[in-house]
Amino acid sequence: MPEGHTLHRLAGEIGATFGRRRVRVSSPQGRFSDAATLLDRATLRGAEAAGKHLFVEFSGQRYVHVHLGLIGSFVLGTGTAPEPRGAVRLRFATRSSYADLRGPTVCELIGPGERAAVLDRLGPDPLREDADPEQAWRRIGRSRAPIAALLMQQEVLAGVGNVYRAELLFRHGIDPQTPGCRLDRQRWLLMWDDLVQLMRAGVASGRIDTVRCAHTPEAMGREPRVDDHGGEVYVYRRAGMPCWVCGEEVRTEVLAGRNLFWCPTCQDRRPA
DNA sequence: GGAAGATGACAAG
DNA sequence: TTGTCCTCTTCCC
Repeated sequence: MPEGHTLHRLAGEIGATFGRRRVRVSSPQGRFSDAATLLDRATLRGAEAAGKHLFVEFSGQRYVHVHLGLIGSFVLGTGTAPEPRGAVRLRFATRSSYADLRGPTVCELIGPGERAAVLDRLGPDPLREDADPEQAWRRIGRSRAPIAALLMQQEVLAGVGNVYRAELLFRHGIDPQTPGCRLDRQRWLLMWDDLVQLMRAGVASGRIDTVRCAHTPEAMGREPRVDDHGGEVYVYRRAGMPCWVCGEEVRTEVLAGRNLFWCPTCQDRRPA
């Protein structure tokens, strides 16, 4: 289940596995059949991620635009592709590798103009070299919305999802309800740097791990715990359990339709 | 076997 | 804010 690190990792894997090769493209499930027919046996040029969006480029400036949504997955395998299991929306295959896409909210064939339009509406992505944290700050620093909501808005900041937002706020001791405009710019820049490191580690390991990737004082000297997701986290989905740092019970609340997790004692950083 | 939930995003009201 | 879509896994009966 994907936040931005998943998509960047996927882009790397798809590029390394299929890049500059002629690829069989199909849609066993059927919902992408017309486009798959157009792309079949074309050369896959490369793959790129922006926030939670993935663009797989084929010859002729054709792009497959994928968004995994909440439940989508794109899984690579080696060897001859097996009989498709379940609803495989899109399959790439060569003689030695294959990749199956299931459950995306977006899987469409687009051109360069549509790709540019997607990129234009996204905020800076901490995983992209060209990203500018000041661009996000211009939105955050002017908004009265809670910082926990702003971090999830892809036009403010691209690639952060529910896990990174919860963990980032914890690591910086910030009350999730703090309005964006009450945050100070220096703190935002520290948060950005932290995100860059956390998300790069996520790309490298394929999971979100905010405890082992520890470089804030709060994280020192604590026993890491392996989370259900395979990563180690401070507050995400730990409602009712003791905070690793202070022992207070981790709280949860629905904010903007999503479960938020935080420690009320550690996260008391309030506007001055 | 069925319901609920899950790292997302959009439209409608 | 609510409903909807996407698919799979986990939990409970």
